[in-house]
Amino acid sequence: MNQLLSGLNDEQKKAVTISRDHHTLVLAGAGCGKTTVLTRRIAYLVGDGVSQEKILALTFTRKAAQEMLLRIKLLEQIDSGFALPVITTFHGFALKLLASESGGKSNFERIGFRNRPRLLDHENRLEILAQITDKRIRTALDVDLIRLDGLVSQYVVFPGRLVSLSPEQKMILQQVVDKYQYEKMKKSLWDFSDLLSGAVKLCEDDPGMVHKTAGVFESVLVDEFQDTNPLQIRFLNHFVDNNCALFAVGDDDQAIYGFRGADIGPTINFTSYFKGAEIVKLQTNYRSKPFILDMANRIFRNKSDVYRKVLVSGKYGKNDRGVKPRVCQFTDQDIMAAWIMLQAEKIYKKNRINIADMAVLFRLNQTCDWMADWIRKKFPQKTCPQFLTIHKSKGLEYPVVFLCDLEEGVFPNYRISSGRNNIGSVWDLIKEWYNSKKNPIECDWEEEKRLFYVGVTRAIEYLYLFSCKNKMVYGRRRRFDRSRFLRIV
DNA sequence: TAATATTACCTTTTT
DNA sequence: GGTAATATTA
Repeated sequence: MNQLLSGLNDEQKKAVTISRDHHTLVLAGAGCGKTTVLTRRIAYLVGDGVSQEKILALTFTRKAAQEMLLRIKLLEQIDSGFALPVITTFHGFALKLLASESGGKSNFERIGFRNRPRLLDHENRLEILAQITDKRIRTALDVDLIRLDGLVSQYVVFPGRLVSLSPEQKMILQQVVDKYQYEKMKKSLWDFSDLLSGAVKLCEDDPGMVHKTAGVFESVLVDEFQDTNPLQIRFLNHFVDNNCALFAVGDDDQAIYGFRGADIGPTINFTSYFKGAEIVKLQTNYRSKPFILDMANRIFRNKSDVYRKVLVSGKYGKNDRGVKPRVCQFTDQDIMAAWIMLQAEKIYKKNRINIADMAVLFRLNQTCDWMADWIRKKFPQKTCPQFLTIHKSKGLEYPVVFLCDLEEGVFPNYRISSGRNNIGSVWDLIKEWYNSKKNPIECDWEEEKRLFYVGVTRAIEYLYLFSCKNKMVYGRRRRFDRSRFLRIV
């Protein structure tokens, strides 16, 4: 037991050893060691007498599942030749359930397929959607093919989210979805959310059979709980009950996947979704220098106490607060790119931090690609930093972070509801808004703020916050104001 | 029907 | 600015 808790701080110990008589939500701030808590919790459960095959741990990505499995195996008391806990992705677990058989009948037959379906990729989905819809339908829904795909996925996973659609549009979408489902069934195809909805259907139709096939669990652990969609919550509810406590780890401040159907509702209202639950916060950060944490803390300073986390460094003391985040505005992206290169070299010379370990983060793929191209052209033989979107950077950390795209309209990202993305300076936008009341600014302010938080908390030592007065977005050169997020600095 | 001109788009991503 | 869907022409 001592070994199991060694190196953990008090809040981590509390989380790892919390009673399994009730559900638990661990609200883990960025860089506070949530994977450690998850893996030690599994080890703790085993030590507490729960047999390993009665433990189910679910993640979103295969990478996360593999990482957890690896770390579990490293904990000696677990690697004893017995069955390992079930550690897999939500989709992987659902697929396992659908692919297995019981009573001489395979489970995919139970939900209406004759042969085991083939899994559709993104392109296949678009092909089917192109076949079953025409221009008229897409115009009525105010989308192109790619956005229709997004709409259909959201509808399947979280119909309640689509509040911006009119009743007529919802009817049209329902018809499209019906056709789409029919088409897949006919050709024996399924897509990723069919794995989830199929598994949920099995659970609802024949819970007894499901538990015989998948097993009865005594503990279910979920990683990145804030990213779950309502379908996944429904699925979970078939395994979690009075005899099986849920141990969820997540961070409501890092919920950035609303656009693909994730719902922070169950995280924010955890105790009403899971009765009798207890909430534990992890606020000791082992990643960033205090000056960076100060900034991260300012982003959510107005949240109510219950959910507000104040990150405190568990690694650096008062005399090692690091370098204050630096804000710069450039005339354009060329100058910014050149400046980044110079600054990266300066830091390398001073601190021996490899340039290849530094990151340049963007809100948009476009601007990220633009920057990567600039390097390819101007610095073909030099080492260069990594370029990625903030979404892709989640969960990662870098000694040096250059956070770009901080212009109002780009980040926070605006959409004009006429469908035309007409971002520009705030002044231009407001003028346009007054000229045609039909075009209000559409922006998920809270999600953009969380995305900003994710960007800031990637940095270990150096953080730069960049905006440009002019830049090319959507093929046009536009004038931009500084992002409102820079006022938080 | 196939080649060619024109128009209408354009956030983030994993399984 | 680049691309993909749609409209037009031979």
